[in-house]
Amino acid sequence: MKIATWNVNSAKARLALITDWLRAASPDVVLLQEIKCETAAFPREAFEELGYHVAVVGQKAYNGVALLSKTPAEEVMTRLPGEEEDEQARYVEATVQGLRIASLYLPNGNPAPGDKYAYKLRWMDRLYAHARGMLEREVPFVLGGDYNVIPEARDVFSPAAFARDALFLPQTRARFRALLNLGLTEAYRALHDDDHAYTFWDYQAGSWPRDLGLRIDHFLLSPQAADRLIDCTIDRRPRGAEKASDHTPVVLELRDR
DNA sequence: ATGGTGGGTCGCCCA
Repeated sequence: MKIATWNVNSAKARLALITDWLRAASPDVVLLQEIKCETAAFPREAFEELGYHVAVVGQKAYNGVALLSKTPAEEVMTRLPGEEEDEQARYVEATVQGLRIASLYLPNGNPAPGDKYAYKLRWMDRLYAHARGMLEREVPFVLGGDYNVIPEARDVFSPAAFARDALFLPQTRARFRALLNLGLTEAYRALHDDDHAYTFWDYQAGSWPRDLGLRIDHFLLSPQAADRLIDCTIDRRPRGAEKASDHTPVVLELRDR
């Protein structure tokens, strides 16, 4: 089972790039973030034509996540529990072939400190509580998406430049570590020890040609999902395309049961 | 110290 995650920075602006990549990579499940459109405006037909079932949570202009699957997605959940007032479209989770899979778009949190950073930390606390609940029930799961978290210094081109950034602040990384310490496996880092394994490059200042990136798109696996881990790879190709997203896809491969 | 780029949407917000 091949699961891809990709922050596309607008589903509409990126539609041809996404569908071309899907035809070539052919993942069984695709987790999209920042679709930047309302649920009804999501170009679902383009994905259905490629054989995907489509679950979408959108909103006007900002955020928005989708989960595409070659087999039907069951028991679709459209929000992260724990804050009823939260209207932002950042989470969709469903069961695909017995595995609970989520597409998440964790808040950026800048500027920190401030309301946005407080929201980011609350969101991480909610994700922690939700993951812990699934672990207690022994639900096998995969949480994939744009975490807006730089886990370690080797995951950013300049740790000094990001010292006060919401993606790299100690409180942010502590919450990410707390997730791992529940017993989750961060798939890329469990298998690869390299630096420069970036998944995001800013549009500005020639970040892409200079390889000044961040590793902020991740897969976290429950123990049962980690038992099935074959590989996790970053496909840099789409970042070099014309009209690219600022993120590139990360691909997780799990053994079939 | 500032502005650099890009998307959504239509004056700015967000990243």
